Amino acid sequence: MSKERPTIADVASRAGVSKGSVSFALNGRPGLAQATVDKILAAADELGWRPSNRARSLSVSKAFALGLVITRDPAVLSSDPFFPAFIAGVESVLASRGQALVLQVVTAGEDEEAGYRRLARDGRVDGVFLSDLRHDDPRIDLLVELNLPAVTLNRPDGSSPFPAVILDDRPGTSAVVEHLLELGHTRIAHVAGPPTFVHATARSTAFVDTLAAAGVEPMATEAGDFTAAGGIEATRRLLALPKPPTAIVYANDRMAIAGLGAAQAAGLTVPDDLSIAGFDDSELAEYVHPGLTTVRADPFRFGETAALTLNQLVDGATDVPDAELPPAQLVVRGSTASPPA
Amino acid sequence: MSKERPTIADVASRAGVSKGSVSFALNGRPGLAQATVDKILAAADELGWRPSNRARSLSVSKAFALGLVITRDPAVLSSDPFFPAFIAGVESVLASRGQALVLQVVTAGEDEEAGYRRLARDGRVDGVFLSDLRHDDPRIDLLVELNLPAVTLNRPDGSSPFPAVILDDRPGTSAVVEHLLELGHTRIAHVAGPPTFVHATARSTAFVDTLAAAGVEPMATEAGDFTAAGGIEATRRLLALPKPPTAIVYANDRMAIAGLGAAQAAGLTVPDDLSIAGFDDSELAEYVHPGLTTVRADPFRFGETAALTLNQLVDGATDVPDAELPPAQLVVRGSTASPPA
DNA sequence: ACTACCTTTTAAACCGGTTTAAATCCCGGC
DNA sequence: GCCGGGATTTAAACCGGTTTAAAAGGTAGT
Repeated sequence: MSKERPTIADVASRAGVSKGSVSFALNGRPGLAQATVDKILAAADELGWRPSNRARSLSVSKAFALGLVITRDPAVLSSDPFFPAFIAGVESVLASRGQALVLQVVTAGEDEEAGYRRLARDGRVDGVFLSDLRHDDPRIDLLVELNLPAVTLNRPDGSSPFPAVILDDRPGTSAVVEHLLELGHTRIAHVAGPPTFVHATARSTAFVDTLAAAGVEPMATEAGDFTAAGGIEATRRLLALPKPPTAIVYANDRMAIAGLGAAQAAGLTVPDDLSIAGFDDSELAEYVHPGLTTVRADPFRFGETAALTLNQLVDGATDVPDAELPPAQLVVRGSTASPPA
Repeated sequence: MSKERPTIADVASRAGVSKGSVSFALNGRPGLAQATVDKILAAADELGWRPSNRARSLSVSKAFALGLVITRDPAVLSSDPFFPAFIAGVESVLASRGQALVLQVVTAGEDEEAGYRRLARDGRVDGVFLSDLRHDDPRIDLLVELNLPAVTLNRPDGSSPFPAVILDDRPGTSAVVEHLLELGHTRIAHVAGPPTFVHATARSTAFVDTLAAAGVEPMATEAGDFTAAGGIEATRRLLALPKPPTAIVYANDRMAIAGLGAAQAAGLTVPDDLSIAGFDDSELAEYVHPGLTTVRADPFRFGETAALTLNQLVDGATDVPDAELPPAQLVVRGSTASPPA
């Protein structure tokens, strides 16, 4: 038995045909007699031949890979509960197609642009996922310039040549606010994510709109930054107000759990003195004390859908429609209750 | 201006030399007159030429990429605070070498082996990082069979043909235990990670050994599974003991934070009634209430070192030495204090 | 002036596929 | 018995680099 893996030429000679025929048979191209196709596939099978990715890459000018660039503040290279499940979802699609996922974790700033440029210049990927979409996201123009297909995770505000995969955060946020209103809260504050992010402002506006629709005076919205440290800061500022809120809605679980800590450190009891809600339903949300009321989406399916959508584009479709996922659901736990009398 | 990117032939004709010479110049091969090299490099520069990865891949049979397979229990696709920083560290090495990182997140079981096989069969990577090393890890034999270079993150117990990158968890764990002993604790319990993992048992044995060295009777070691849910369970069992511990050392922060919640849910005050310590210094550790005493390593540097080590192997070195990183450091916060009188 | 021997450069093969243009087969029709 | 034409099949070019073997150029020795 030879150690080298068989090439298309080996298959061809074993089947008694030319390289070209093997290629045709493999790719299901018409014009070959069925008998010949069978003979070739049998030979390929016996030899255990799989076409070389590298050779195919060169001749068809494709990478057979998709890319994901995750931008993180250098100070907090912490993990977002979203990504592992999202990536697993992406993977579930790529595996069956023989594609790979190329990942870059870059620090915010010029590294980010360099990351995309490198992916494009080196021909590493056939398309990329645009996560953590920002308002007037400069990456959209960048990718157009680089001629790199993409899908945006969320709907960009400007016009975009790329399909969007959308998971609307607003219904979930509204559900949280309505839940608090039903409990009797009227002094509800919000700790938002950085307003540069589309999903952060979506949550913020849903917060404000839902209160407005209920005719309740909106309280302070504090700018957070999705980090635990930012959550603490924002919470302290809110609790220091002359008339502090009786409930705080955070734009993600990290800030909410940190806020929970801050409230407890300030001597408050949650939920008796203060109700707290998050967003994401991260693993810890269920297990902190009290359990965190939050909103659960389905990042696995998000990844799956994003991969399917991006692949349509990569496969040459020109009019790929946006994909919309079912919105996130409210998960009620112990951190929310009626306001103090 | 042409839209197509220049090829080596364009550079060759512009410099008035053959393709071969351009290749030699690019790769700094001896045998070319210095003047010729300069001329070629100048021409390449003017054209903005970069050699095609795909063509190089095919002719030199290398992928110019490294792989990381992260295995996660399908139920908890949660994020480990270790990986983002680890990956960023890896990236810092790969970027300058023009390499890419191929990531797979697979669920535990047969998916895992399939993942490595696919990476190898498709020639996606030149080497892989073996993370979450297990005792008698079957992946070592698998990678030998696949003829895929690797580095193990941690020292395997059996003999391994691969270099190891080691960050000793024992000093950190010992430091935690000693810290608790100094505070006066004598009833110290441990919530371990799954004993299949090398780093989990390293922490467990360090726990037991340090207590033994101090002549203190070791208390129960509960088996956890590194998840928050497991942390809760183990904590409940410990607190239900006839003589419950006054301090619990957890093998990671996720379990510790969940344990903190369980203790508080049981009506205990941390640290007055119970001291709690974690391992990892994840982002939330500082911000839960009380702040979590834990152990901090440097995953960025871990990634960096692992990438450098793996690349030595990939570059053909045969006797790559193991690399040892400075051990993790104790970080004392509010969750530990003297035991109740 | 001729040979010997380096140094420098090049032509061509090669990596392993895909694709195009042309060759070959096979059959019915006249 | 020969021709036309669709169905199959193949040879060869191509993707863009690397590498090897041989050619070309230069210098020195005699």
